[in-house]
Amino acid sequence: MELIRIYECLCDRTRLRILHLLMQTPLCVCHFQDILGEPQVKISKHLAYLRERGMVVSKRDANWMIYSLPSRPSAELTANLQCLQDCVQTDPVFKRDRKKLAVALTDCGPPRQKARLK
Amino acid sequence: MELIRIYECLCDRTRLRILHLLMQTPLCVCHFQDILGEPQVKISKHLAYLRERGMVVSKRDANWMIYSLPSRPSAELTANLQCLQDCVQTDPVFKRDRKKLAVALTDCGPPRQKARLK
DNA sequence: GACGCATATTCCCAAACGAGTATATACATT
DNA sequence: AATGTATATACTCGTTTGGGAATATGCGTC
Repeated sequence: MELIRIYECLCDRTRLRILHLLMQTPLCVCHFQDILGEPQVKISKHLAYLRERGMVVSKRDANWMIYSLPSRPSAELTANLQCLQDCVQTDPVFKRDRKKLAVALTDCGPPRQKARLK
Repeated sequence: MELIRIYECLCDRTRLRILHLLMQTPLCVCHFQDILGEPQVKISKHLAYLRERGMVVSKRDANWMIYSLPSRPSAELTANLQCLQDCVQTDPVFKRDRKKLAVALTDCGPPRQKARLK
């Protein structure tokens, strides 16, 4: 049952925050570090966890690894991401993450440009 | 974040099946044993897990413990149960569980009566 | 080819999980 | 009070999880 694997991905705060951000735009690891304020190893390991379960995909761009949601997600994944989206709208932590993401994007343009300009 | 606790409850096959059945009607432990075909201790422990997290409530009726979904579920719980419902409609295991539940109910009337008549 | 940056992986630990076996509790009947 | 039935809890075990520290890898630049 693939559903179980989806729920496993959803039962950690850090992973929820990652997925929530990815629903807006693809991002690289350093963006997650900045926005979530968590150490690199933690972000990286949670991304690996999500990747192994097909919840995210990654592609390399020079030094950066760009993570995004799968281009053709299963019906179950789509449904659950939508549900997550609905549930998280008013939560302060997720609101803050959205805010920070918006700032990061307007500050420096598209994700990888921002990283490069640092 | 209460959401995490919900997802924790959803990331086990047995618990998913239990919740799926409870979406139709309150049930006692022996019904879960019969329908899921799992040992008593396993059912009982998963029910305890769900109870501790407020995903189900229980009340005693003589020898039987009747489990049901909370009468006033949070918005998050409602949304996720609905999503679960949508996701498992076509799955053979869940279909079979529904079938077995229907049989159990028509065979012997309401849950606790069935147990009593055994 | 040496260095710097971004990211991944390895090793380690403590805690939680899922399952089974055995035992305890609660209630009803006699 | 003794017994039977339904359910819960304790104990144990192997596995997974989440986190941190240290190290490795991949890529670009000089």
